[in-house]
Amino acid sequence: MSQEHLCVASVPLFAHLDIEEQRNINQLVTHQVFEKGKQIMTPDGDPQLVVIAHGSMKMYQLSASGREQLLRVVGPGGYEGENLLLDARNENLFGEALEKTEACLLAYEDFQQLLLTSPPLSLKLLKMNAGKMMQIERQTQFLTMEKVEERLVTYLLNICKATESTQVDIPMKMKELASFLGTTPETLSRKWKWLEHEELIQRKGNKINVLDKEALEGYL
DNA sequence: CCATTAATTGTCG
DNA sequence: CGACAATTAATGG
Repeated sequence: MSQEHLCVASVPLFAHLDIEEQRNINQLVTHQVFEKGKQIMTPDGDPQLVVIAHGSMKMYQLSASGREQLLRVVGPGGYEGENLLLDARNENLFGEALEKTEACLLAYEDFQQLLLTSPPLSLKLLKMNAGKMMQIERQTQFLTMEKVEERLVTYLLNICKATESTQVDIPMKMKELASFLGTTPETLSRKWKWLEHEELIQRKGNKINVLDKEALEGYL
């Protein structure tokens, strides 16, 4: 009983539905715990909707050279795989647990059936996907930039804008940020040093203090 | 403590 | 800039 973590009720995607529907969905859903580092989604796995209940999952692609490109991190309440369910398979997309993570899995057929029988759910999915789309567009803007420092500066300024502060706390390991920005930890480390040397920022571990936002914008 | 992983630094192509 | 190696720092048992 206490084991009923009911991700269905706690997840935005399903939260607004009435009890009847939630119970229905909950019956179709499978709960599974993934240890840190375990693959949650692979290109050749069964198509399914993955909803994160606890923990987090990183989504990434592998480049031709085998380097991984971090796309995003899905936290509690987030979901992934809806495009697989809509027949858009990505042959190079992986999801991996960043920590011990509990997920709720919904099979392809079941989810499709749900969409057919529940217009509210379909609508909610569309709305939430619109939000996801914006993040993806933001990620795309990185990929179109040639220089690493442009991507890094864009990343920094985005967070500044979002938090309305010049104090930026990098929410991931440098290794992962490097992957997110499409570069290597070595290059990233050198870019930090350069920005610091130019006295545009100040850094202590994952804490960045933006000293000259205007000058940074000059690099875009 | 030791072992493992992350971050940094140097050098080269 | 990325790849690789070597070194140092940080983390976790």
